[in-house]
Amino acid sequence: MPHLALTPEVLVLVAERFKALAEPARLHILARLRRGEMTVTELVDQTALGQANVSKHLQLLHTLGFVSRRKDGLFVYYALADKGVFQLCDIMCGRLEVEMKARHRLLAR
Amino acid sequence: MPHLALTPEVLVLVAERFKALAEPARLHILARLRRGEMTVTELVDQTALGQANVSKHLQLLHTLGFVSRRKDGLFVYYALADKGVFQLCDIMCGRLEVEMKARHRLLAR
DNA sequence: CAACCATATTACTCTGTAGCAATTCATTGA
DNA sequence: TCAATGAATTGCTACAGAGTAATATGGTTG
Repeated sequence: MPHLALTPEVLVLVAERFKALAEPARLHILARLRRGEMTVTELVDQTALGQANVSKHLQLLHTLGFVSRRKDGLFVYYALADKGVFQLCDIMCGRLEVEMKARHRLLAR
Repeated sequence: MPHLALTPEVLVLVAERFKALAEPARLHILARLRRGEMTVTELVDQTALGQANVSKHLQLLHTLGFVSRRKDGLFVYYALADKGVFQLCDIMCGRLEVEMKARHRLLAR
């Protein structure tokens, strides 16, 4: 049971946060950050996304509290803000796995 | 750590599922269903969304395994598919609460 | 200072989808 | 069989946001 009243405004805010995870590109970025903090350029290399694109995604993820940033000279290091970030991803992956196994069982008959 | 390989295809599937929760209207519907199963019309009344709209949202939620359907005569009853559905919502609400409290602390100084 | 580098921002196009009105489909009862 | 009712579908408009190229910003080094 949520402590938060589910007013229309709150629903919008919650949806906004789910929306941040609702993009393959951003999930990709988060998955990479799971290995440790990284600069923008490193993420660009590893994800094959454009630099402007990665930067924009990181802005959004940072604004919504999913990643932290640390500036060091020319570089900006991004990292996962907390464990809860991939808790969410893991739960969703788990659901997908269950789905796929069920689908597989059906096809196997 | 996920058991599932995070291929681009899998990322798309996971993102697709997050996207289902990334809409205030669908969150509203899920919140209502938390109280128990409901017909489409009941949901239309309680959410002030159009019938076609609710129907479409329910189709999507059903396809992705978030809600179950049970047909009885003229009526179709929808319900939450499992506990995991609002586990996700609760975690996200929790994050939002933390954010808001932090923001509040800053403003209070 | 000037040249250079990493990151952020801007302006733009294009795709996807929420919402709605109208229609169709399915089931029940007269 | 024919209305009546609940739900699903279709066709449409409008808007949000992902991607990209070009440019701006801020910091570093010679």
